[in-house]
Amino acid sequence: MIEAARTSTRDIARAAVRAELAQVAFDLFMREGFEKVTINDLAEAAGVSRSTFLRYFGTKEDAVVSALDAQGDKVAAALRARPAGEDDWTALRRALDAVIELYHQDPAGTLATTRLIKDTPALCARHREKQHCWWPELARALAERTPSPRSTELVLSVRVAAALDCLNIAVDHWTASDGRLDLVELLDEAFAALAPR
Amino acid sequence: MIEAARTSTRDIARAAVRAELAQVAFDLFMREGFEKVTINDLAEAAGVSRSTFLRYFGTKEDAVVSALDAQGDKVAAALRARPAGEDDWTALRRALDAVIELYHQDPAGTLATTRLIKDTPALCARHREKQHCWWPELARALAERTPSPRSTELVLSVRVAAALDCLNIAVDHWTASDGRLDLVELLDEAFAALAPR
DNA sequence: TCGAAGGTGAAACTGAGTGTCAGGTTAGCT
DNA sequence: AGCTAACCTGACACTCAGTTTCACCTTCGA
Repeated sequence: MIEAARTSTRDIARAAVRAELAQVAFDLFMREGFEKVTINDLAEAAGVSRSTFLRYFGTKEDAVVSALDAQGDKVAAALRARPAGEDDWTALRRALDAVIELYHQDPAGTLATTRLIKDTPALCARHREKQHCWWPELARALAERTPSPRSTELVLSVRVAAALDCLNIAVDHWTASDGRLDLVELLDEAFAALAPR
Repeated sequence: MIEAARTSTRDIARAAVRAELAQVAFDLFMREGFEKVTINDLAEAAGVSRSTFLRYFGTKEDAVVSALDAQGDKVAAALRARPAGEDDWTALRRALDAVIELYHQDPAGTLATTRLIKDTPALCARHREKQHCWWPELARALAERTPSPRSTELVLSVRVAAALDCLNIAVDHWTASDGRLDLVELLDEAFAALAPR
C-alpha cells in the first residue's frame, strides 16, 4: 500500500533543521564570501556533521538557492489561476506578481539574497539552472489555460523564457539599485520592452 | 612597450593543440558519456599530461562548450553590421542568421554537439553561463546601433535575452528532431511567438 | 516490548581544480 | 652562432566537493 504524503512530526523537524542550516550558511556566506566557506565550516557552524549538511543540501549552492524553490510552484499556480480568456502575456505578467509579493514581504532579506547570488557566479549559475527546470511546468500551465487555439510547445516555451528573463532582469536592476527602484515598475518596463515591434 | 597581439608561431601551435584536445575529448564524451570520463582519461587519450589539459581548458565542460565561444562575437559583429534604421527585433533576428550559418556549414557535427550538451546537465549549465556573458556585449552593440532615441539598458537586456532564448529553444527543437526540422523556420516561429500581444 | 525505518556521524574514496617547481623548447637580440 | 628571456610542459602535492558505506541511535507502529 502506498503511504499518503501527510506531514509527520519528522517532516516538521526536518524542515526546521533545514531552515536553520540555510540560515547559518547564509550568514556565513555573507560574512566570509561564498567561496571562502567550506562545507566543513558550515557543518561546524551549524553544529552538525558534514554528512548531515550534505544530506540536507546536495551542494553548497543549494543551501542558498533552494530558498527560491517555492517561487516556481508559486508562479505555476498563479498562472493556472488566471482567467482562461486572458492572453499569454498578461497572464504571465500577472502570475509574476505572486513572486513580487514574496519580495515585498521581506525586502531587506530578499535583497541580501539576490545580492549574494548576483555577486557569486556559482550561485548565479545554479539559480539559472533551477529556473530552467520551471520551463516545462510553466509551459504546461500556460497550455492548459488556453482553450481552443493551442499554441505549439515552442511558442509557449519562448513566452515562458522571455517572461522569466523579464523577472530576472528586473530583479537584477532592483538589486543594483539597492532596492530603491520599484520592482513592479521595473518588471512592467521589462515586459514593455517585448511589446513594440 | 606594449606587445602587439599578432599571431605568432606559438599561437598557431597552441590553437592546433587546443583543437586536437577538444576533438579527442568530444569523441570520448560521445563514446563513454560525459560523466564517465575523467580528466585523466582525456589527458591520456590525447597523449598529454593532466596539467596540460587543464591549462588549455579550465574545466572539463569547457572542452566542449568553448567551441561555441565564437558565436557570441559573431552575433555581436553581425548586429553592428545591421543598418542603423532597422528596429531592434529585426536586427537581432538577422544577426542570428550568422549563427545559423555556422550550423548549416556542418549540420552533422553541430547536431552531435548540441545533443551532447542537451543531454548533459553540466554542459547545459555551462553553456547558459557562457551565453549569459554575451549579454552586455550584445546589449552594447544594440545600443550603439540606434541613433537618437536610446532605450534603457534594461530594455536592451530584455530584448537580447529574449532573442537568445529564441535561438536556444529553436536549436533545442532542431536537435530533438534530429536535424530534420528547418532551423530557420523554427527560429522565425520563436521570434513570432514574441510578437502578438 | 520488539522490530523496522529513518536520521546521524565517521571514515574512506574518487575526482575536480589550484599552485608550485624544475626541465626543456622556442623566439628574439647581439 | 650564442645568449637570454619567455613560455610550454609534466610531475607532484594539496584542498575541497560530493558519494558511498557502515555502525549507532532514536522513534514510531504493531
